Order: sequence, then C-alpha cells, then structure tokens
Amino acid sequence: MLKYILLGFLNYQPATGYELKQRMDSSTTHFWHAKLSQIYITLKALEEDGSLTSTLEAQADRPDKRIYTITPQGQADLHQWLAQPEMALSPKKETLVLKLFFSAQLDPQAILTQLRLQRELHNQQLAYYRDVSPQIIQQAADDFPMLAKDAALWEATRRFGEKYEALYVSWLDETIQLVEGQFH
Amino acid sequence: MLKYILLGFLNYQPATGYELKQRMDSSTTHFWHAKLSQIYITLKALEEDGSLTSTLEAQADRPDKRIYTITPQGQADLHQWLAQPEMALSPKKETLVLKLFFSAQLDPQAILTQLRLQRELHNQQLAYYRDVSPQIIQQAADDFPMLAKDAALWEATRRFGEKYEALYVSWLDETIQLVEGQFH
DNA sequence: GTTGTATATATAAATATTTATATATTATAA
DNA sequence: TTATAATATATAAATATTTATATATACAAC
Repeated sequence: MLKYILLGFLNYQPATGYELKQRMDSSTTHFWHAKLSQIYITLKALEEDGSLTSTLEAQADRPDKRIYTITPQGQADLHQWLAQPEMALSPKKETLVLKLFFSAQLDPQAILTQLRLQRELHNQQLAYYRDVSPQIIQQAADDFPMLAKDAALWEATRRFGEKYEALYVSWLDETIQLVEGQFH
Repeated sequence: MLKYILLGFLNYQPATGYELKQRMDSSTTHFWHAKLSQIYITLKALEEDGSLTSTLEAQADRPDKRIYTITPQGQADLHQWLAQPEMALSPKKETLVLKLFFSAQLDPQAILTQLRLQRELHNQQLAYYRDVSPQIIQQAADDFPMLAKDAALWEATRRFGEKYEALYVSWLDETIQLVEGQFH
C-alpha cells in the first residue's frame, strides 16, 4: 500500500525519500504511516519495476539527494489502484482496546492509569486536527501545484481524523467512569 | 502483539489454534486480527520459549488436535504486558481514507462507487455490533469461567466498535454529499 | 564550543503478516 | 450422490514492517 502513497505524492511532483516522509508525516500519517527505512526500500523497488525514475542531484551544503519522478507506468499503476473498489473493511489494530479486553485480571489502578494517559494523548491529537492540520492543508494548497478538488478531499480526510479522535476521547471518558465505578 | 492475545485467551482455559482463531474472530477481530497460519506459527514460538505447553489429543471423528496450556511464565509475560503503559497512539491504517486522499485525479463516479460500497459494508458492521455482538458476549459470559468484570470490559470494547462504525457511516454520508456536490 | 536537530541516505536483522498450498475427515446441503 | 463447507492442522514463499545502526554535513541554540 505504501507503494501507492509514494506514487500518489510523486504524481504531484518529483521528490526525495526524505521529502516524501515529511509529506506523509503531515498528512497520511493518520490513516497510513511508514518508517523512512521502508520508504527507501519501496522507492528502490518501484524504480526497479519501472514505476519511477531517479536522478542524483549534488548539493553544495548537504549530501547528494536522489530525486524520484513518476513514469507513465507508475501513473497507470496508481490509477488502476485508485479505481479498483475496496471490497473489504480495513482491519483495525488498536492496542489499547486490546489491552482493555484482557485487563480484568489486572489491578484496576493499572488499567486506569493507562486509560488516562491515552485520554491525554488522544486529546492532544484532537487538538492537532482542530488547530494545526487545517493550516497544513491550507499551506499545501498554496505551495503545491494542485486543484481545489485535492484540498477538499484532504479536508475530508482531516475531518475523519478529527471525528475519530473526538470519539476516542469520549469513549475513554465513558470507559474510565466504568472502571472507576467498579471500585466501590 | 498476537502473542499476547493468544496468552490472554489461554489464560482463561486451554485451547487449540483453531478454537483461538474462532474466539478472535468473534471478539478481538475488531481491534486485532490474525490469520490461522500466523496463529499456528506464534503458538509454536510461544511453546518454544516456555510460555505455553501443549498436548496432542486423539479424536475419534476428527484429526488429532493440539491443545495449548499457558505456563506460569506465560502468565507473567501477559501480566507484564498488560501492566506496561501504552505510551503512543496506535497507528491507523485506513485504505479507503487513503484512497480518497489521492482521488482528485480520478473520475468522481469511480470514487463515489467506492464510498457507497464502503457505506454499505460499514452499515452491516454497525448492525453486527448492535445486534449480534452483544449476544456473543452474553454467551461467552455464560460459557466461560470468567468474572462479571471481564464481560463488562468486553462490552466496553464492543461499544468502541459500535461507535466507530456509526462514525464511519456518518462520515461517509457527509463525504458522499461533498463529492456529489462537486458535479454541478 | 558543544549539543541537538535537520538533511540525506542506507543496510542488516528481526519480526510480522499474507497468500497460497497441502492433507485428511466428516457433516450437511443441493 | 455429489459437492461443499467445516474441522484440524501445517509449511513455503512472498511481502511488509520495525528496530537498530551507520555515515556525513551544517545550522541554530545554549
């Protein structure tokens, strides 16, 4: 799947692995993430099968950088994937919920600590979606050669993140009350 | 992480890989899933490092089955993991949201088809959480040697799933309207 | 001036996961 | 009565992902 994220970004304009990582971290990270090491591996594989080409650019003040450009084949791959219907639900992996599921044997104080910590983290994430993320989208819309349509879809994915974090916080509140209630 | 799910279930009572898969499919699947092949691999690894023991039981009408039992070391591992605070947010992977993010170049009709299909799937999933899942929890509470506390926590994870699916459907409705609106 | 952060890349090793394939039996449905 | 689904395992191969480590430069902050 990472493959298509890289093609998706490179379809706007050429970029290095490092830049792609930064773009991911300020956008798709919330619904798809990857480590830099994995990005380099995947870029190399994409070049090998002809979806990308690359050129090495020397820099005066920094190490050389490798700039990747999408090929017509890469664009075809991307469009094929975009058009192909998702027939299944995305599998979720939520460590905290999993832990809670098996926490009955645990000291209630220990699970409460974790629930409260996660509430704090998700609250921060919610604030990010409300305050920071809209600005990032606005700036991307200004900086990048793209249509208003792209920005509207990016905004829709941001709203997904915001709603999700709000849900998570409210569920945590409810769950903390439940666990607290089991004390007296 | 699968490791701890298996230990978590086996902490209630011994079971075979096949049974563990079934239990996962009717409970943790919504926040953690695994293929049967991976379960067998992980059970073997857990036995090798002393967290589980197994016995082979001959059956008259079915192939032999291997029954796994948790060891004190396995219980210690499980408790250690349960008590260890989750310091980070769980990374999300949502293919549909990802696709939408890159769908501006796509024929709007193609993304609309996918959004509507996913709305259907998430609606089904929502119905599952509302109608089927509570009964499964009730039956598990009747069948398994566990405390009311376990069932209460299981119910909390079910509520997470229900809320999540309701959110997803409402977000899809909103997003479908947005994309439809971009036509005229 | 030293420390930390950012730019830029890369590999090795470990772990995790999916897909495909194989075997063998039995109950159920068409 | 034939097909299929379900029970019960298991392995091979491919893919994906994380963690750890390495190198080298330069700018900014303290």
